[in-house]
Amino acid sequence: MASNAVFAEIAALAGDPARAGMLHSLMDGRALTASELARAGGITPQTASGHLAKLIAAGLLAVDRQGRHRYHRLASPAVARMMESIMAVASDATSSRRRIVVGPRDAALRAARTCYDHLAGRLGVALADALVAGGHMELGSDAGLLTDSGMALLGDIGMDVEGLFARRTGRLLCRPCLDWSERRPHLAGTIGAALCAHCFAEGWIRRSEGTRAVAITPKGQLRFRQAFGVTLS
Amino acid sequence: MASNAVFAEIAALAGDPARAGMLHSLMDGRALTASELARAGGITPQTASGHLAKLIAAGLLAVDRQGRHRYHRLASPAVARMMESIMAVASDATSSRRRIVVGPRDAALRAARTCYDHLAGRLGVALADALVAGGHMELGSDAGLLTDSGMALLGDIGMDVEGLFARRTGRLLCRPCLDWSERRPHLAGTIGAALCAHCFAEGWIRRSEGTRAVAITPKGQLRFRQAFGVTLS
DNA sequence: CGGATGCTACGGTGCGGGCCGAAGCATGAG
DNA sequence: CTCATGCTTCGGCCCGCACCGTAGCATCCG
Repeated sequence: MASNAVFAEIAALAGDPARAGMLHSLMDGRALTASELARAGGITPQTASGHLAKLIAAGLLAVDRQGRHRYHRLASPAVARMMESIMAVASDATSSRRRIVVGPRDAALRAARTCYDHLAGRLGVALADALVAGGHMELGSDAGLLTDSGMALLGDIGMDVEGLFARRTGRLLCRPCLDWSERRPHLAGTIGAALCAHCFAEGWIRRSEGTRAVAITPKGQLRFRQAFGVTLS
Repeated sequence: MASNAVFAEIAALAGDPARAGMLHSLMDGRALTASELARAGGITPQTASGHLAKLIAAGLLAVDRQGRHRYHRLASPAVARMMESIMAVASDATSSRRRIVVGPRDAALRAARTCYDHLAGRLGVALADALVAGGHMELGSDAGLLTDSGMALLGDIGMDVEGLFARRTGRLLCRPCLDWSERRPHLAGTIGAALCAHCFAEGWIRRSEGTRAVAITPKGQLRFRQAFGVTLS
């Protein structure tokens, strides 16, 4: 069966440490240059170039050329979901084998980070928990449902909830995403992405340079507590 | 970052053609012996033994020993989801590159097959479409919702819908799963799995030997048409 | 128009790992 | 007990590919 070979090819592409590092650094949804990706993978630019060519040929990455730079990004949300699902399995594996060593960089990532287009880490999990605890959302293992009070809450903080629901055929755009650090679900899907974008737009969180970690601003501290009852150190 | 290495290790395990073949043959949720998996991977038993040891050590497979046989199965639904998501990406890749060659075996798989624990292929997609068209279900890109009429319909065909909803905390156990052959969503999640199990229990479908393809029985033809308005050649 | 920068193409090296044959343990059958 | 079956371990072969150094194109700057 030919589909089997293609499957193995895709998985093998993600299975090289250097390429995995590059793909990881693209998980925040931004586009990076080949040099930046080389650093992310811990390899020289010429080696990275070869890897990138393969990833593009396989349809995992898309590229925008601007002048002498080439900005690479994940080709589709499907690729990001694949990465997430592999991370979930990897997380299962490590925790059952041995306690993993966590560095200082990991600490920031565990506190709050972006997961492709939505929020993850303790912040992401805390927000999801708060929404569920307040009766604003129901979250199963495979899907989530925003209640009327949840729609009202998101509207109160300034999100265009109606617009989100009007866009697609299905009414539910809310999906749990298993957090690899907290091992609990956080909020993904279109609503998760919109909430994340809103937090950036309102200045509640800010990207840290060169990492997927995000910092919570003082304003964010205040608003997360007011709106969701969430307090993070 | 250590998590990166673990990620690459998991992906690399899935990225070997022989191992990919073995994992694929386990996607119907059944447990197979080492010899059967060796055939599935197109390798000798001693080579398969090494591969299986790695897959078990990494937490991708679980094993039940019965007498002199060892039955291997996917360790968790998370592994099956990882496989599905890689297949989705692989499907994207091939279709954008070149029309794939389809063999006669593929034809049966495309008509109707199991996808870990639920139905896929034309049958799976047709059922999902029928449920949506009849107003029994709403299906977005990330989640699905069963309507009241949908619950009634499933109850009518003899499923214990109440029991499903009582089991978990979240109320929605309905999830779309992108079909790699039809490139359209079909019904997964707990409800998808229960519907599939019900179809087997009632004798509407039957497993074909040595493949994930399923055959629709004459009784199934009749009932699928009566209950869902679905007719398949 | 040079010179710097970002990226790619090519050639050669070295290591990891997939593969099988042969042999060694278990379990079950006769 | 003896043989057959299912699975694993060991040893050696060899292919594939990740890697880098060098060199060749593009693009922007002064």
